[in-house]
Amino acid sequence: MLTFWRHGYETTSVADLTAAMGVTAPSLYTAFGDKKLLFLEAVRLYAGDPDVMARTIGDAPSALEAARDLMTAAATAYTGEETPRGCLLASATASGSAASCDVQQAVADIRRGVQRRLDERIQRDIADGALPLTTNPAELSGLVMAVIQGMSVLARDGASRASLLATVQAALRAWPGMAAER
Amino acid sequence: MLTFWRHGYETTSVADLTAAMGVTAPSLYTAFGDKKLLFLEAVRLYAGDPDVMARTIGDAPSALEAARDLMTAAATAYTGEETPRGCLLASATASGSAASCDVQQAVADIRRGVQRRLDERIQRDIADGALPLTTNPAELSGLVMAVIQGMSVLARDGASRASLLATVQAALRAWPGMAAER
DNA sequence: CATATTCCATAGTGGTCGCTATGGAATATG
DNA sequence: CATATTCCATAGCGACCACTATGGAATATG
Repeated sequence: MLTFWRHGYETTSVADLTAAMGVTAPSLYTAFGDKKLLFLEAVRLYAGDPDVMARTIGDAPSALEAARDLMTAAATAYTGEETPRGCLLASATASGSAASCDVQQAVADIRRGVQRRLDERIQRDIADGALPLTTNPAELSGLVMAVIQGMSVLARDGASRASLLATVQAALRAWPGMAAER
Repeated sequence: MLTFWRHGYETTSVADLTAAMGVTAPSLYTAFGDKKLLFLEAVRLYAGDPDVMARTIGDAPSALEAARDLMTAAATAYTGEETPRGCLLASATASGSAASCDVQQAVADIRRGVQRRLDERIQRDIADGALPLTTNPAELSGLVMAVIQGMSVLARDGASRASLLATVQAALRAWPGMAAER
């Protein structure tokens, strides 16, 4: 997972993987099938259980809290000392040949799933009166997703954890009810 | 440029490039040196003259206008009918083996340059009194950069131009003086 | 203890990578 | 018209790609 995270899907060779895992190529293939299946396994390990993610968003006190948690967790994870910079999902399949478009789709599906959960959470807040009726859910969920994915690029470029957390705080000022002025 | 844009730097082969350009490999090598130099040339073509970019940001009526223009142009460019989705700079070197880290740095330098120009423009607005003294320039420029880079991922995932433009509008509500409520 | 079976590291498979040597056609020169 | 020079497409360079056939060691069985 760490090797794919650091170097991407197509740009990581099976030789890199066997070296990192300390196993031989035949062991890898009997255990995981092929490189694509191993990558998808690494993605599952990285993303965690989708139900847990859905529950985390659903159980947050408000959509605002959910968005804040998501972005803060991303900013922290992308600047960890023990892990590669940025987001495995954002960088590993950001580009690729036509041969890997199904892998790109699988990763995109995860992103779309997160956005959908967040979208639904925002709609619930609107229905509950916690957010104004004029709130545009897609607009807000899109902003949160863009900030999360964008921070991955900034983290790879060397941005500090503090600067990313500041970016999160700035993004939250776009939320309905958060004063833009100090 | 379009081929690198669509498939990334390391994940585009020289055979792909010669096919797209309609030339043979020896012609490509005598004209451009090697694959890396050809990519950097494509990046220059994509990014345009850095001075033009700097002047565009500097000459905008305000930092807000500059930020809005940057993000709107990105949202539009990332969803063009005639070009690949997303941003060449954001996706082509988002991941790569250790061998291409100098290319990744070159692309990161362009991003840092844009952010620095925007940062300086914000500082000028603060000095001119167009923005409150409490404004944090790095925070705002970081947000704009994150939204721009993030929209590239969303565009690749299939987001519409309208939804990206809505994201831009949402992001601008984080700007000092822009009311968060409708 | 002898035979059969499982297991896995070595050593390669054909194919593609980035890159280039070479020979024949086209042009310039005497 | 003969020779010299430029030019570029063909063909192929070693290295690496994802992936796998095979033989010897270790274990299980009679």
